[in-house]
Amino acid sequence: MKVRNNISNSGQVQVPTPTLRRLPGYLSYFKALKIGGVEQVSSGQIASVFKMDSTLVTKDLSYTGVKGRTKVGYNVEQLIETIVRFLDFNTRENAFLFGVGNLGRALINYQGLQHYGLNIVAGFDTDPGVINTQIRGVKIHALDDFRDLSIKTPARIGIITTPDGSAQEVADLAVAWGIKAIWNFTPQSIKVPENIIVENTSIYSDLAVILNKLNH
Amino acid sequence: MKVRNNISNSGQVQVPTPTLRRLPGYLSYFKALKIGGVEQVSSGQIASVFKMDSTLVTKDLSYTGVKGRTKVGYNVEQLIETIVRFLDFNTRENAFLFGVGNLGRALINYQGLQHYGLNIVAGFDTDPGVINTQIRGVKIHALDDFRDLSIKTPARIGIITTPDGSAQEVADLAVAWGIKAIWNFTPQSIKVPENIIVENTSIYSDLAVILNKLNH
DNA sequence: CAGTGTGAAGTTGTTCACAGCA
DNA sequence: TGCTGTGAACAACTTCACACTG
Repeated sequence: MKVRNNISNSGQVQVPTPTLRRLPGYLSYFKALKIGGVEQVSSGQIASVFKMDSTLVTKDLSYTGVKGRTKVGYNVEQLIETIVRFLDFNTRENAFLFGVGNLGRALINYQGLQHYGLNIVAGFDTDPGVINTQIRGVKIHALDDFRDLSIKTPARIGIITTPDGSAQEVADLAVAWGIKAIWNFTPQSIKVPENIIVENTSIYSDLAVILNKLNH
Repeated sequence: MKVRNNISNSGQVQVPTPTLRRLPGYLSYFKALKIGGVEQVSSGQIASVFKMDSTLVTKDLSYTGVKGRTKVGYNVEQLIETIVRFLDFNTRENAFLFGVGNLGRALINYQGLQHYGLNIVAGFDTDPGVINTQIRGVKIHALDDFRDLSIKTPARIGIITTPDGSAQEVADLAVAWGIKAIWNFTPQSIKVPENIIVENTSIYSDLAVILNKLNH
């Protein structure tokens, strides 16, 4: 009999990606509850807000290790703390941003990311009109300065918001100087060594889903 | 015996969402190939670029109705045309944008969306400092003007990029004046009537996945 | 009972195996 | 032989059923 095995060598349960993607949404809801003075919440309530099965909610939450009390539900404060810790939203993680166009500028300005563990420490661009300017205290450097800066202020995450076909080039450079994870906002596919993490955020994927639902 | 049935009443094959989400990525790759003068491409090549199983590529492409030729592969030009048409990226779809903050401004500036079928025709905000300004020819209106504008220039899509807790309020208004689909960039969950489409784009979900992969 | 928590069943999506074709 | 295309096997994710708990 083949039994499904959720336990990796290290004894750490590996979390399904869909669960990981839902947790920030729960977190936002719990924070709103806290502001509203609500102290307890049940899986059924959560499920109805997100229009999903309540069992799935309990399964998702169980991965974080939070314990609910029967008849009472989960403690909101405890949920927030547990999920924040579980998602590493409490640790400061440095990031470099490559390509200070509209989207790049928006991400730097987006104070939200700082509250969720991500600290953009520098931007890079090739446009002389942008180099040496500051956005919210984040200095924009020439791409050539990347090597020196990556030694002085190391970062593990590289955010790529370059236009057109330069994503691969920038990714190669980023990897060469120590970036461990690439957050790719361009629609291009990026090739990286085995041990480097790539997460693609594609606005066009979301658009495709919307248009499909609207028209079919 | 229960047989799996992909065909809906209307005879239309319904496309799996994961397929829909992958197609824009392929499209971007095909466009790059075209620029490079490449005329044919095989599922194996595509699969290696995106690090996936080649069968999955052929399955994805088969949903669009494009036909490949054995030993030769698919015609790049034909792939582009077929996918663009399949995803409705060739039709102009009007959209209103609510909340002209950093992210909202970036989306309006993002010329990319226009090339993918989405036309932001107006922005709305409550900040007097922003109202009546223009961004790339897109006028920003007071939220109160929404009713009149939605009659003059109807739009089916509402993009919500408001800060904090106002997403639900804005969504209610949008639905009341004829919006059929809401593209929600806030982390909040939005309640809408049964027949309204909601697509949530959560940057924090992506961040959660990255941090998890980095740290575990 | 009204809730959590969990193993089993069901469903959806991906990979495998192989038929067909130029 | 190299590649498309597809039905069957497999794996991942979600829902169901129900035991348990205060």
